[in-house]
Amino acid sequence: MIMFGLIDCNNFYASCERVFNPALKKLPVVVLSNNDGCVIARSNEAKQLGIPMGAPAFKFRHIFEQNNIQVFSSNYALYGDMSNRVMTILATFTPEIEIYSIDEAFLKFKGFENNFNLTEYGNLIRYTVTRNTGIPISVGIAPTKALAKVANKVAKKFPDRTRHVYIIDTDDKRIKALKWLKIEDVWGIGYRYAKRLMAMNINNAYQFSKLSQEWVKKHMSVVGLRLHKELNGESCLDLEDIAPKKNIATTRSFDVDYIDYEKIKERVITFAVTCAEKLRKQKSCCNRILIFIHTNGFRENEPQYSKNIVLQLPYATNSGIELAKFAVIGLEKIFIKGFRYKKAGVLVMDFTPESSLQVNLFENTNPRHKPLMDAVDKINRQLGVKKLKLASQDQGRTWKMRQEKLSPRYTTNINEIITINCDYVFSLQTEQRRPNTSEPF
DNA sequence: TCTGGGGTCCTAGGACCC
DNA sequence: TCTGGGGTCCTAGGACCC
Repeated sequence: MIMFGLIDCNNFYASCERVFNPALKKLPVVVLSNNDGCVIARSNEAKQLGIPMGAPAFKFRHIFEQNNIQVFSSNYALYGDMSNRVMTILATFTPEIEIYSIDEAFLKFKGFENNFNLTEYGNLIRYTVTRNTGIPISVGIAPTKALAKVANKVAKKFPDRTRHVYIIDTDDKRIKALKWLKIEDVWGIGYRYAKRLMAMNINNAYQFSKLSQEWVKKHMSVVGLRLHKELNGESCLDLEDIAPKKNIATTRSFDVDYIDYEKIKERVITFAVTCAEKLRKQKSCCNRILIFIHTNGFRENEPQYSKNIVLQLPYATNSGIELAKFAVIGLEKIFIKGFRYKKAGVLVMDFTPESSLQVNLFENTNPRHKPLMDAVDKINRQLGVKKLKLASQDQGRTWKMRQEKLSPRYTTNINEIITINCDYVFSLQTEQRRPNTSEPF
């Protein structure tokens, strides 16, 4: 039988911070979003202290201090590099792998059943990744992707019994796991569906799996139906190829409110230029661009304004100069003076491959932009930072992202590489194990 | 004072075409 | 006075993921 594995890095961003700073090992750690806005990753210790996902940092500041919680700004240079290392190792365990997110991958085990004990294999995967990267992972293995997700939850929740590796390979184990899994924790059941299902007294994954296919199809579309079948052991979801993106977005909240049109214009131009870079990276051109701006929705007493506009471009392009021009045209149409703007963004959509650009007799992208953009990319790549900008972009970088607690880019910048203090002794990172009284596994 | 930033897919309904 | 049937494309909105 074909089996799927789901490998998930435990508390990934928090674990990355610990790898190069072992002093953090037993301490609660949280990582904040861009602008140091809210909590997006927590170590187990921080979870136990009751720090919820998405907690606004400013509201929890005193709790951080009281409990000696170690707080970090997002360090995507570090997390991206650590992710690559983990994925590279995982790819040595099977020819078929799908990188599902920065900290998760599905592995497909086809033809393994006669040659491998998959539980032992899972243990080997976990051991190897942790030894070679310092990142602890959990491994779930099952006959479908959705069940592999379930198995992974079990592995993560019951480390004492599972040693972070769990396999669902019998119907008994499947049913037991589904009965244990709360409906809101099922992959594909979000907040809204969970609420509706609980109103019908469907409280766990097993009860959901017993609903009729007709009901599920009618109320949750074919997506819900696929999930339903997968939980019942029928594999509907195969590994997916890394497809080129269909949309690319660059959006940011500002550190303070912006009132001035010129300032917002500069940000929007920069977002458009960044989108153009991302487009060139995947060798696409876009045919439409969306620009949005909005005020701070959390300030309920202040006047609110939120607007977006989609422009159909006269020709497909991935030139930063062109996209910046169109972005400004869009912004002019939606900007209203007098509001306090908190966020803006640029989305590019409707892609054409760079290689198959249609020749438009009258209107087309300036042919000189292509070599120009290539040169810009090359220089920026070589210098490692954005040295080349449009004149309309902020030269002095007067704007800034709040990043007060940024750790070094240990693995991607030679100037920030770790220096070893002999007082530290590196050892394999193991998660704190705690007794659990109510565990069924 | 301070509340992230990306993505995907599906469906319904309207415009428009023959 | 009668007023089809089928198709495509587009958009908005709703759901979800990490």
